[in-house]
This record gives sequence, structure tokens and C-alpha cells, in this order.
Amino acid sequence: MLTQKQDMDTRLPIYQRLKDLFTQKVQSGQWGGAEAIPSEHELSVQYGVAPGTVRKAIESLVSQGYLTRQQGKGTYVRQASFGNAMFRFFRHTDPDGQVIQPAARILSIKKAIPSQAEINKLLLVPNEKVIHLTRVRYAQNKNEPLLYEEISVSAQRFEPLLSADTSSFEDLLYPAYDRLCQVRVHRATETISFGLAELEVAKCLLTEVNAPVAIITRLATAIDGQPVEWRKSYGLASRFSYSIELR
Amino acid sequence: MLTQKQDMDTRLPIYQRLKDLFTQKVQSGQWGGAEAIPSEHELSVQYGVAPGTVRKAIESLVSQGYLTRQQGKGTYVRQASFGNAMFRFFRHTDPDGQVIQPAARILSIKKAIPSQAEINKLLLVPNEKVIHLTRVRYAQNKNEPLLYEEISVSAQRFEPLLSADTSSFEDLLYPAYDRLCQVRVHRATETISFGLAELEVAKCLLTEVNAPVAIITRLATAIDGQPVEWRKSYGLASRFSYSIELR
DNA sequence: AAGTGGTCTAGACCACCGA
DNA sequence: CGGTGGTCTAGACCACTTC
Repeated sequence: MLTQKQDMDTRLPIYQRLKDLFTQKVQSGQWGGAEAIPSEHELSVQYGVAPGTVRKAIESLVSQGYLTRQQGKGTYVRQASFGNAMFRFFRHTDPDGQVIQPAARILSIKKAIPSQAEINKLLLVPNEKVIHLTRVRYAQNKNEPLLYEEISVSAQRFEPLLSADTSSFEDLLYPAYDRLCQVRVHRATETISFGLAELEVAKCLLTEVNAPVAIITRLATAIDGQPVEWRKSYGLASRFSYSIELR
Repeated sequence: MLTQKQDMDTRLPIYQRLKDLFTQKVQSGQWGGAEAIPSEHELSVQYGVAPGTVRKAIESLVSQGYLTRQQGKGTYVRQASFGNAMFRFFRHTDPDGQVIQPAARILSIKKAIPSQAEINKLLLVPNEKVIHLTRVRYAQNKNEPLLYEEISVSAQRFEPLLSADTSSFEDLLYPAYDRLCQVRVHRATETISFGLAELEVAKCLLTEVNAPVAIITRLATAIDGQPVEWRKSYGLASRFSYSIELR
């Protein structure tokens, strides 16, 4: 009663098999969207196991970041929530500790031929084009630019971006990906390095060419592990600081 | 029957109270060493709760890295596992994202009067001295310096370092802390920022004064939460990179 | 064989949410 | 109010380690 298309069952514990099964449901999109997944009770009946066993599988997926549970409501496939995580770390040296809510302005958005780096990072197929998007982020009340960003996505999957009203997604890109292109960012890897501002970057950050800048390279992936967005963000190095807890 | 010296009980769930209680036992050293902690059954009897509740508390502490369980043997306070996973805390990467495993050479090690910053970070008591340790890290096969490090620890707790043979712990400091000083690093927080090389730094990195450098500040803490080591690492900004996964 | 954790069951009652 | 997840109970049987 727990056997799936292929019996992945090599005498794994039931809750493990459930976990695999549920992971498939999430990755294939059968579960997801705004709906809650079936309740614990429902699942336990459906698969003929005890509620505690279903619970254990679900708890494990929650701790892995695939699901979230809300008491009284239900269990949901998790939305990405790190949208502007980076800005937690770009501390403006204002009266201390004030969180900056950055505004954003999109400078350009156009189809282009991918570089080799983009092909590698986004795993593009031959002849697949990309969409290039450039953006500047500002401290909200000031005119001061904080970050210049170059963003690349597959032109195939993100076609709708080209015809959309950019003003509707300037600040928040990932919700727009979801809304317009049905692509949901699940996690990302960021790499920090330092370099010197090239002309375009310098212009947008109102500094000189060759000024030291921090570069955050981000590769964002969907819940099924496919890379969906590659991004390079440039900020003035002198203002940059980034904290991580290691365990 | 679950009440402790001070009733920390504000109607917290039982397993939470157990978790706090067990955490105390670990941090105070009542549990630890080579012995297993009491069995689930024993604990459930002792505190008058169901075994499943004890289990939930323990599982949570296992996932937080405080305990490990071994089927058939028992549950143990987690030992530092530096043996092979040598660079647990070393996240620096080369431009391709490969983790770099550098060799190290200790330049100096001596007792000193702490700066105010050190007093604050390490929570030193009045008149407590520190040990200053400086070190250079090299790419393994090259003569090229990658990082210059200034490391501060309490002179009281780390006295044995001064009389030890430095060649025995050049590469691996944390196992040496454990072996020589019975101090186990459990976690650490790193902050990355950007600056310009001062004289000492420039000399060791074979570059000029005011060359752009990446600065990684690390505060390492023991299992009881006490700060034990404060470290500043400097690397040439042009060669530096650092990766983090976001979720 | 005895003791440990690992898995699983089959409930109970509570707190929270939405209609 | 009914349905959801959150907590808790009180067992069962299994797999593993140690003696």
C-alpha cells in the first residue's frame, strides 16, 4: 500500500519512504502553490500508516526547508523567504542598527546571447538565449545608490518578463518570477569576493572607475534543484559587511 | 516533579523544559566525558514523563549538535570531530568555488595586555591577560601567502599554549586547544568586511601598505556559549572569495 | 541475554484558525 | 464550530551493542 511506480523500497523505514514520496510530490509540483498539502490524518489514512509516522516524515521535510506548518491552518510547501537577505548585511553606517529597506530601479531588460559562464551556471541548452536585467538599489529616502546588479535568466522560461510592466516587480524579483513565469526560487548560494569597479558599475554607484567593490555572486535554484537565476551584485566595499554563523 | 531551582516554567511544553534542563546538564559538565547520558527509559521514569517526550527533547538536542546517539549503546555528549573534517570552519574558496586547504605557519605567540575590543569580545575579567598568536596561511604547494591571522585567547585558559611545541599545532588550532587546554570550540560567527592593509599585514602578504584586503573577523565559542577565541584574518582582496548557502 | 536506541502504533487532549 | 497542527501518553517490536 506504500509501493510507488518503482519500489524504491529496500527495507527503508516507512517514514523514509514517505519522505521520498512527499519530496517527489513537492518537486513535481503536485503539491505546492497556495494550497495546503493534505492533512496528517488524511495522509495517514491514504497510506495506511499511523499519524505519528506521517508526522515524522513531514517534520523532517520541514527541518529541511521544503515545508512549513501552521497550527490550525495546514502544512504548506515553503516559499522562498530570503529575497533580500543580502541587505541584512549591507549595513549603512547611519545611526546604528537601522534596517534599510532598499528601493530598486530596473535600468534595462533585454534578450541576449549567453556568455559561456552563463551557459555553465544556468545549464542552458545550445542556442538557448538569456534575458539580462540590470538594476540599481537605493537607500529608501536617499538618492544614494547601494548596489548595482546584473541578473541573468533563461529567456525561454522567463519570456513573460519581457512583456511585463517592469514597475510591477522592481523591488521584488522572486515573487514576480513566481507570478509571471511559474518559477519558484527555493535556495541560493552566494559567493563573496572583492574587485574593482568597471565603468558601468562605477557610473551606477556614483564612484570612480577602479574603486574597490564587493561582489556577491548568487546562483538561485528551484525546488527541484534546477538553477534558475544567476546574479552579480556590486556594492561599495567600504560599506560592506556580512555575518555568518558556523557550526 | 519537573521543577528546577528556579521555575523557568511559564507553561512551556514539557519537552522544551526537558531540553533546557538537559542543555544545562551538558553545559555544566554534569553530563559529558566518555560516559553515556542516562537512557531514555531512565530519564522518563526520573522525571515522570512519557518516553516519547524525553525522546523528543533529546532528538532536538541531537539536531542542534549537542548530543549524538548510537543505537544499542547510548546517547553521548558530542565530542568535537576535528579529526578528519579538518576545516570545518574554513569556507574560503578559490575562484571556481573549490575549498582551499592551506598550510599554516605560526609567526609569533606571546602574552599581552588585551585591548578594549578583546576584553569585550572575550568577556575578560579585570587584569586578565591574553595570548596573541599570529599566523600565515599558504596555498599548499606554493610559497604564496593567502591569509595573515591575528588570534587572541585568554592567557588563563590557554596557558599551556605558551610552553607547547608550536610545530605540533600549526595547521590545526582547534584540536590543539582541545588537547592542550581542554577547550572545545563548538561554533563560531564570522563577519566579512573590507579594508586596507596596514604595515604588518602588508609585509606578511607580500604586498604594499594600503593594498585592498578582505577581513574576516571570527568569534569562536565553546559548547557552554562562552567566547574562547577572537580572530582577525586578512587576505588579499583580489584573491578572496567566500561561499554561503541561503535558504 | 540484557540493555540501548530506532521505528511504529493508536490513541488523548489542547491551541489555533477560519467560516 | 470543525479541522488543523502541537503536545503527550503508553505501549509494541526491531536492530544493534555489549557481556
